[in-house]
Formats: sequence, C-alpha cells, structure tokens
Amino acid sequence: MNVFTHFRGVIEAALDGLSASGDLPDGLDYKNLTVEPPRDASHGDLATNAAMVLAKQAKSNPRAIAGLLAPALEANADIASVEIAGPGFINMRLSPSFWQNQISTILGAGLGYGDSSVGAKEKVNVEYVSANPTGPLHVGHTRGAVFGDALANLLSKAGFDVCKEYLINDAGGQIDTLAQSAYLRYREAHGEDIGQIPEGLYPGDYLVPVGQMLKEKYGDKWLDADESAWLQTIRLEATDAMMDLIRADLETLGIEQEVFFSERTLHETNRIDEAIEDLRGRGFIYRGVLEPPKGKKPDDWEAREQTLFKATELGEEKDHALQKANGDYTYFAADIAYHFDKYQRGFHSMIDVWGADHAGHVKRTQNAVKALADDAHLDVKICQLVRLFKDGEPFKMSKRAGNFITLRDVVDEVGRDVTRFIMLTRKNDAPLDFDFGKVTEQSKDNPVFYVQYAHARIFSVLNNRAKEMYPELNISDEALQEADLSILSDESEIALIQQCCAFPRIIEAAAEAHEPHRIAFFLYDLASEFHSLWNKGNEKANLRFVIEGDEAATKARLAMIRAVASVIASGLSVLGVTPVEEMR
RNA sequence: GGUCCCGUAGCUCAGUUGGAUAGAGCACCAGAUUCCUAAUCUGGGGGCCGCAGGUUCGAAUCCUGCCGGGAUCACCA
Repeated sequence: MNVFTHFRGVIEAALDGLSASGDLPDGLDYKNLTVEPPRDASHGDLATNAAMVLAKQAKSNPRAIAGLLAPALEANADIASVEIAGPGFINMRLSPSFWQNQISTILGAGLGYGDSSVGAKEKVNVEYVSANPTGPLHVGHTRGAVFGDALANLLSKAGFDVCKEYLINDAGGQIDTLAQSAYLRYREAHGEDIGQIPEGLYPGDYLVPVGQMLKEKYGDKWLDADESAWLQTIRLEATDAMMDLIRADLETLGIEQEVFFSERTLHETNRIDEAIEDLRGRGFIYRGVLEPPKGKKPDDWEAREQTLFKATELGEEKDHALQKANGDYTYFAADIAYHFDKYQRGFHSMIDVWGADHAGHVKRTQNAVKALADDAHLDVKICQLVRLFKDGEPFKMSKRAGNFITLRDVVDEVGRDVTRFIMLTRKNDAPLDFDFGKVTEQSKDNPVFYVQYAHARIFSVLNNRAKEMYPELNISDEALQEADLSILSDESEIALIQQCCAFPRIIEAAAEAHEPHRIAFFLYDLASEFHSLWNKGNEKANLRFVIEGDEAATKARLAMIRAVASVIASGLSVLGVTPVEEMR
C-alpha cells in the first residue's frame, strides 16, 4: 500500500463530502492535487496542496478551503492532527498506531512490498546492451546492461508487462570484418603463421577458439578458397560464437534477456521495405539530395540523390538518409523497421538504452517512431561514460590495442553485486567514476557496503543476539506480525517506519521517470536511518532491539527491523543485487 | 556552425516531475564504544542553485537568450 495514495483517497472523499453538503461546488478537478511527505519533517507526516489547487476552481481562497477541509480530515481515525500552514498547505500528522501497523503490512507482503499496479499491465519493451557481436562486452557496455536490467525490473515491480530485449547488429560491414578476422584465426588453427593481425581487423584472442571451432567443423576446405566461398558461412558461425560469448558475459551479471532480435532477419524478410512503404504512405519518404554538414565538411562528401526520411516535417534541422551509396539500407532504415516490428508485436511503449556516443541519434529515432504510429512512444535513455580508476589513478582502455577492460574483468575484480549497485549510484545521464579500490572498501564511503551492512546487522540481531537471549521466541515473519507494536513510539522508530513506507511511492515515481538510480539512493537513506537507530541503543539501553526481561518489546523491535530488512531486500532485488546476511 | 547532455557547499553528487527555511557523503573541527559488528553514530561551520529575463499564489525544477564544460555531427552500427 502506498500511504500517500491512500490518503489522497481520504482527502478526495472528504472533498466529495464538502461538495455534497454544498460547502464546495460540484465537479471539482482533483488532477493537480498532491499528497506528499513535507520536505521539513516538523511540518508533519503528510502535506497536501488541495486547498491551493482548488481555490481558483471553487472561486474561493486557499485558507478558506483549508478551513473547511481540516475538520473533515480530523474525523479520520488515522489522522492525529491537522494544521493549515503558509499559503494554504494542509499538514497532517498520522497516529502512531497507523505507522506501527504498517510493519505488519510490510511483513505480510515480504519481497512483494512496494509492488504497484500503476503500470496497469501495459506492455513495455526495454532494449539494452545490443552491443555489436564482434567481441566480448567491455566496461562501457556494463553500465547500460545494468541500467537496462534494473529499469526493466523496476517497471515490472510497478505493474508493467515488460519484455527485456537485445538487438543483434548482425547485418553490417563490421560482421564482414569479424568474419575476415575469424578466417585468419581459422588459418592459424591449421598451423599457419599469421603474424601480426592486419590493421582494421579484430586482433583479440577471443577469436582463437572460433578459428579452432571452424577447423574442427569445416576441415581444410577453405584454406585456399576465395572469400566468396566462406564469407557467408563464417559470418553466421562467428556471430553465433560472439553471441554465446556475450550471453555468457551477461550471465556473470545475472542478466538474461528474453528476446534476441536479429537485424539480419529484417533485411532478409523485407521488413525494411514494409516499414518504409508504411512511412511513404504517411508522406515521410522522398528522394532528394542532402545538404552537406555545416561547419565540418567531410573530405569524401559528394552530393547524391537518395531515399530520405523527412525529419524536417517533425521539426528537425535536416532529413536523414535511408540508403547507402551502394544501395543497401542504412542502419537508420533498419532501426525504423525494428521499432516498427516492436510496435506490431504490441509494444506501444518502448525504451532504448544507448551509450553516450549515440546521443545524436535520439531525436531522429523518436521522430521515426512518432511517424510510424500516433500511439507509439519511444524513450531513449543515454548512459554516460564510466571512468575507471584504481586507487585514484585513471585506468585507460584501448580498444585498438585489443587490451580493453572487459565486463568480465570488472565482475571478476569486484563481484556481481558491487558492479551492479555502483553502476546505479549515478543518474544515467551523468558520468560515473568507478574506482576498483573504493567500491570494495568496507566503509560508509562505499554505498554498497553501507546498505549491505545494514541488512547484515539486522540478521545478526535476529540470528545471534535474539536467539541467545530468547531461544524459545518464534521470529518467523508470521509470528512477528502478531507482535504488539504499540511500544514503538520513539521518534527514531517512527522515522524508520516512515522511511520504509516511502518505498512504494519511490517505486512508482522511479518507474514513471525511468530512473532506477532512485532506488539505490533510497536504500542508502533507509540504511542510514537504521544505523542511526542502532547507535541510539548505545546511549539509551531501552531503545535496543533485544531487551533483557521484556519479551514483548523485543518482539515488537524484531518485527520492526525484520520489516526494514525486507524493504532493503525488496529494493535490492529491483537492482539485481543479493542482500547478504553476514559480512565477511 | 547544428543537435543533445551537464552547470547546486572546497570536492563528488541527490533534490520526491512547480511547494514552505535547498539536502547527503567526502574533506575540516569537536564528541560517542562496561552495550546486539565503532565496518557505525551525534554535533558544527560552510550556498547570488552558471548569468539575465519571463510564466504564477510559489521556480534549483517549466520557457527564452547568453556564459562555461562534455558528447556527437551524410554515406559506420
């Protein structure tokens, strides 16, 4: 249950009552009405702008409306006090018992706490990673992979029907390069000294096993053959091998996408023609000559008539080419067909996760989607660069030299959970510093540790201290739900419960904004609230979780911290991070 | 030159889609451990939210124009 949504309902009911009694006009629009936690906790637990939003509609002033609404709200048993403040805010304080009872709700929901129905089972396609199948994933792909996966999890939790998808770019010229590179390794597998890998081909060792595989499967039939004899077959073989590699890389992060869509099939099944014909029918396709780029003109520029997408129709500066000089479709053309295909599969809402280097293509792709269907929507999330450090020193990666830092390097070094969490500690469109030393440090500097430590501390209390002092006490979730929670009245305890209760709201807001990093920040705040209360037990022994000679109080406290652990675990599961029960 | 992203404390960044006196961590200063992990916590100083206009009850947030930093710029994917 989202506390704020719940009380929004209460407030709207009270307003309806005022309309019915004639104190307010009928048919008021509640659209802009909000119920939020006030920024300043001294203002209470909930604040609503209802009076201010409705003032104009009701032809009255905010404070007068607030004066009508306040008594109606005070009648609610869960609302302890109501006050009108500032320009017409209505601040409410909820009764301690309301907050206390939320613990039972959380324990009852378990990992399902925070699940929402705002998504209304709407189909959403989240496409991420989609790295060219020419080698293992590197650290740059890692951020997009984690971001996309967490975003998809988040949307699922918020009630959307989510598909995790990967586009295999297996149609372009870089696949020829891959095949040529693999062919070289094939010759090498037959004992030939291939020397230095020529400039322009992929030098990485990861193609050595592909050469071996080709030798075992096809023998020596291509050793003296012309490229035309082997190119097609090796393209397919090498692409498959690279996708196996990439899937294995993703598996180390716990990522498993449901759909792997081959760009090649778009070309082979005339899907691109279909999509372009569809756009032609809508007036977005014509033949023409593009202006040369302003400012920096490429040396090999030549004016040429070609098939173009009329992006200027949708407000862009220039149109975009759909065909290359050799007549093949451009990547943009294929991408249009790909999004058209997604739409036809029922995904009217699409999200693409791209690297920063593709930022320039966002607008045209969104416009293409807009042109394809009025009810289609594409959001493109750009992941900025990850800067690698080791103890403050920058880590350079050089793809050209073939010794770039791979996803696997990162996961091997710091582990899956740390990799995933740290990648989500920045907004996707802000650059991220990743220091191999810092992220494994066991201190509050390291947010992964800080959150995990809070979770582990709770289990330490439950499994060690509580069992020591009360060996007979049943600490299952079911038993703890029955605890008498009324002793949980300290300010810090209520604050901790309130922080837990913010979780469903955070899930909904983060899902709506497509911003999974908010979950990571929320978890940090929740952990902080917990550590704070823990330390209060140092000064005030009566605030400790396990209290000698007071089993009832102990049980209530254990219920509370078990609920905190549950919310942490629930949040971490969205991020794809495993909660730990002890630190090692 | 065009487009997109960013500009918030000395540093690294949040900021609940427009709310009340703008927050956290690091760093700096001062404290807390007979007690469930001090691997933590408490308190303190520190700000023309890049600049200037506009929109309204109300702007760090939305609009416009500048300034500064980054990414990208037919025919690669």
